[in-house]
Amino acid sequence: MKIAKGKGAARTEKKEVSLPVEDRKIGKRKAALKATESSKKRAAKEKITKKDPDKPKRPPSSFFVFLEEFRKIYKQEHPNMKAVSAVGKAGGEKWKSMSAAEKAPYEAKAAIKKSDYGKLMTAYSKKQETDDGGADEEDDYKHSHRSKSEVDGQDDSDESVGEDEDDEDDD
DNA sequence: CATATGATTGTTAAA
DNA sequence: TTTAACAATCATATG
Repeated sequence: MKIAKGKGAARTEKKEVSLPVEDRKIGKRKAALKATESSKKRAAKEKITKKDPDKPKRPPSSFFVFLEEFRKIYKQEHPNMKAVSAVGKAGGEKWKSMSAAEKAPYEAKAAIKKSDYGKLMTAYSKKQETDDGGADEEDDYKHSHRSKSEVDGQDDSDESVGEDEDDEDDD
């Protein structure tokens, strides 16, 4: 019986007066974003880490999870497609075309990711709490971009000692 | 050479 | 409650 919810709802229940989000094209999806902010963030973060060494990134939403797979498929059908926006658009369209049941598996995965995120967040928070002084590393590789193959020669100097594979299974 | 951009939707944190 | 911004991708484009 929840009849009188009373004050709880009753605000947006009738008119969707406020619905400024995604006006129509969302322009850029944000009102006025500095543009570079988003991309820069990621790249900058890599080095800005100073403050947040292991800041857990937001877990991919069901849509992204689906997109990950979609992208792979899309590329197979469109190996020549080079625009990322193309996949995004196609994926978005398809995503909306999918039924909740199909999104279920993706949502499930997203749920797990979120779970992990919560965990990471806790750990991350803890780190912040324990203010470990002195952790100032000077990595001034501002322009020293480590491309994928930064490992040049590394002939065989037996340095690899051993890898321990810890299989942790925690339910 | 390094960084920005584009396009999608969902989720999350803050006001 | 509602707003605002970010999450991945990757070839292209610009400084």
